[in-house]
Parts: sequence; structure tokens; C-alpha cells
Amino acid sequence: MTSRLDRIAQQRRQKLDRIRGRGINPYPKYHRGHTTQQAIALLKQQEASDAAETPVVNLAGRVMASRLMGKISFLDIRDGSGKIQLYFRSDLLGQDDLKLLKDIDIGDIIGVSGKLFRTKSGEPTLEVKDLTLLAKSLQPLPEKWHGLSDIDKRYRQRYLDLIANTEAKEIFHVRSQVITAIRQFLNGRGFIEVETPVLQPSAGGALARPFITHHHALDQDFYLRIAPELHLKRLIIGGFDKVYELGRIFRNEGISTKHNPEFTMLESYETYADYNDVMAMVEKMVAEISQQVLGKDEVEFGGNTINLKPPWSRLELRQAIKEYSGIDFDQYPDADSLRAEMEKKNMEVDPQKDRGRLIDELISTFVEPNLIQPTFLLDYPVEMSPLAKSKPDNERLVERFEAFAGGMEIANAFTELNDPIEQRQRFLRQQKERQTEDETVETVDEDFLLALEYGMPPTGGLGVGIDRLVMLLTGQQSIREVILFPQLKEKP
RNA sequence: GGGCCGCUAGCUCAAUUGGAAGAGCAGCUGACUCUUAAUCAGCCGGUUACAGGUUCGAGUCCUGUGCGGCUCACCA
Repeated sequence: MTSRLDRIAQQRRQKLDRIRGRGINPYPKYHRGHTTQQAIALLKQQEASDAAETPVVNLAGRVMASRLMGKISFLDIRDGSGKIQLYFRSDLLGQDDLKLLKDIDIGDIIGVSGKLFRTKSGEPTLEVKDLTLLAKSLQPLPEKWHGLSDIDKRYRQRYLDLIANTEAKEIFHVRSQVITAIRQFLNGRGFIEVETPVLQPSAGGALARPFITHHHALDQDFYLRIAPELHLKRLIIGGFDKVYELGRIFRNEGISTKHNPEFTMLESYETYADYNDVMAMVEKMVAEISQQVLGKDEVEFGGNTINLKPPWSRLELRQAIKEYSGIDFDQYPDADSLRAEMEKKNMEVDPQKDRGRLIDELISTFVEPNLIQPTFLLDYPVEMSPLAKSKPDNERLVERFEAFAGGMEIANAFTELNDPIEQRQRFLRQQKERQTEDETVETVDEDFLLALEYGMPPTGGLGVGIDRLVMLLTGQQSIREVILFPQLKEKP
């Protein structure tokens, strides 16, 4: 870039050349004996046991700080488990190691061996006898105290963010543990994990604009999945009782603090369950995960304390909208009348929107921001939910819920529609309603309908946005903070 | 895609009304045998995102472009 960066990089390259000139391989193989965390545990163990022997270990990690004091030096190294201080004494090191030490920079990866002890101030420290350079770093690290705060750089060079900002790294630890906990929870209830196609001939199971790609050998366009739903249902038809998939899905829509074009979704399907069973499972699962990963069932999010302990509030969608917007959608059976009522409330309403989308707008405008504590909204209009089964006593509503917390939708579930004739009609109706719009309309998935005709048992299905769940559990307001490499525009 | 805001040294940030582009960290040289944001002395480091414009003079004002953030739209 500028001559400045070149200068620092150049200095480091000169050091690299010097090191090579002494016959040292700056990128050798190496086996470490302990992590820094294990080493500290070992030291404590030795101290507790009164053993006279000082533990000798070899460790490896990235140099994070150096405090050179003439004949002695202190370096801090960090590995995946933590960090530890190193103590170098010129009278303990060989000539070669002393020379090498002079060419070690912050950022280098080194291996060290020696004995563990505590300094006068009580800091666990390794007194180094042997030093090995494991990887010379040619680029300067971000500032040690303030870390890296340039958001653009944090996302584009996430590795620097992870090196410089321990809080950022911790979020991804939590994310990993959340996903592990979900698997344990579901496996423990008899679910089996499956994998279904990401490349699909038609993108079904939701209505979103898909990414399109092309398979050369087949000379056929494929869509990246926008949901795994229709394939998981095929597996239910095939006789699996409980299945789930944790995977990436792709939606070619706008990017925001709550949306990334590719995100992680959990979908689960359980035969002979309905949406009430699924509701009970969701609140239990989230509370247990939080307890297991964070050791608590309350989280801080956006200035609120959110209590995840079951039971969560249950609120009929119609009542919720009535309460927060003053509109009772039951009194407006078609899009035109509902739109007119919304316009009375000074809302700017897209005349293209059908009744389902209008109701969705009422939810996101009036209801969702108010649902801070975990809440299930129940019983959605059928036109918003083409894959859900109608309520036994009301053909206009389906057995569906969405779960909200922190003003975010985190889950969506329903008693699955398993009537193939009805399902076909729903698809056709949806197709008709969307035909006027410029967006690509989902084609009727004949292959799925054929599968349904063989008979799908009554089933409860669930979708959970994993990224948003992790946002909730880690208190992050932007989805980019919980996705390691969020989508950004390429820099020219 | 619209609106608002941002972009200054490798990193974190200053720069008064438009009047000499600065500091800390990092780096380099030196001193220092228990430091831990080590300390001390000295030094190096800039096409102020990019391209134009206004002006005696632009980091600062104007126009455009790029990228980012927030937000609206979009997203059942």
C-alpha cells in the first residue's frame, strides 16, 4: 500500500533473511507438549503437591507482547487455550538462541521449552532454555491495547479481529458450544441428524429470492436452497420419526443487522407431534442451551434482561396485532379492506402486497419490536403459511407459531400440512397471488407433492435461526458479529 | 435501491473560523537481571479513501466515485 507498510514488512523480511542466513528454517515442523492452559494447571498441581521438581514443558504460540530489559526479557505468547509469560535470561540461552531472540517480533509463532515457575509478582512463567521459531510473521499486528476497531477491517480480515479482540473470539466459542448443545439436546430426544441438498432444481419451503447457479455437466440451472423443509418432509414420509438438519441456507435479499445472505438454520421434524409439542420443545431447548453454555437462563440484550426460563408467553397473533396496532385483521377478510385500514393508521402500504404480507407488515412494524421477553405468537392466517395445517375449528387460521425474543424472530414452526390435495391448492393459490409481481415465483414442486401423496404422518416442524439465537445469547446487536465471515462487497 | 453518517501513519485517535498534518502504540537505535499497557533517551513513519472543483491557501467547503456503518425499502 504505502511506503510505510512496505518499510515494516521489509524490516521483517530482512530479519527473515538473517535467520535463514544462519541456517535456520523459519517455518519448521514442531510438536508442542502442552497448551498454555495445561502448563498453568501443571504448575498449580506441582505447587499444591509440594513437589520439589519444577515441571519442564514445551509450549508454542504467537508472541503477543515483549518487554526487553537488557540481560533478561519477558515475552507473552498466546495459543488457543490462553496465554503465558516467557522469561528469557541471556545466561541461560545459547548464543544461537540469543541471536534468534533479537529477531523475534510480536506476531511471530514460536516454540519454547523450559521449566515453569512464578515470578515475584506471582505470574505463572516459563523460563526458556530452548527457543524455536515456528513461523515468522511479516505483517504488523493491530495495536495491543485498543485492539482492532475498524469494522470493515474486522470483517474482511477476521483473523486479525480474533487475534486482537478476545471478546470477538469468545463469541465464536459460544457459537460453537451452542451448536454442540443443540445437537446434544436433539440427539438426546431421539432425533437423527441428516443432510439434504443445497443445490435444488426448485427453491421451495419458503418464499425468498434464491441464488441461481448452473451445473455444467447436466446443463441445468440449480438454486441454492432457501430452506431444507421439503426434503426433510420427504424423509418423514420415508419413515424417519425425528429428523433435523443444521445447515446453511441462502436468500438473495437485502443485508441488514439481522440478515446475512447465507445463514445457519436448524430445522427439525417430529412425527405425531403438533405445534404445541414443538413450542414446549423450543422453550426447553433454548433455556437448556443457555444454562449449559452460559451457566444462566437470563441474558442481556439491547439494554434488557431477557429471561429464557420456560414457560414463555403465548399470545394469539390476532390479539397481539390488535393490542399493538389497534387493527383486528379478522374484520378485514381481504387485502383491499386491510390495506385501507392500515392506510388510516398513516402507514405507507405497498399496493402489491397480498393480505398475508400486509399482516406480516403489521407484525414487524407494531408487534415484533415489543416482544422483548420470549414470546410465542400463535395461529397465523392461512395465506401466510402455505405449508401449515389449518386449525380444526377455523379454516382461516393455521397451527403455526413464531418465537420472538429481544425484538427478533428466532423460530418459526407449525403443525405440518400433510393433505396432498390441500397442499396442491395452497401452492396454486400462492402462485396465482404472486404472479402479478416481478419476483420469481416458486413453481409447484411436483416431486414433493408426489411424495406427500404416499402419505406423511402428522408432524410438527420447526425452524430456528441459529445466528439470531447466538446474537441473543451473546448480546450482539448485529448478525455480522456472530458470523465469522459476513457478506461484504468486494473491494476494488 | 433511497436517506443520514464515516474514511487522517501498520493500529487507536487528534487537528479551533479554511491558515505550518500531530500524539500514543507498533517499528528502528541505545540504556536496563522480576517486567506484565515495563520504563528512559533519540529516530523513522502521511498522495488526509479516490477523482475533480472553489480558494491566495482545503484533512476541513462543493460535486462525483469507491468501501463501510446506521436506517428505510426488500425479506410470507
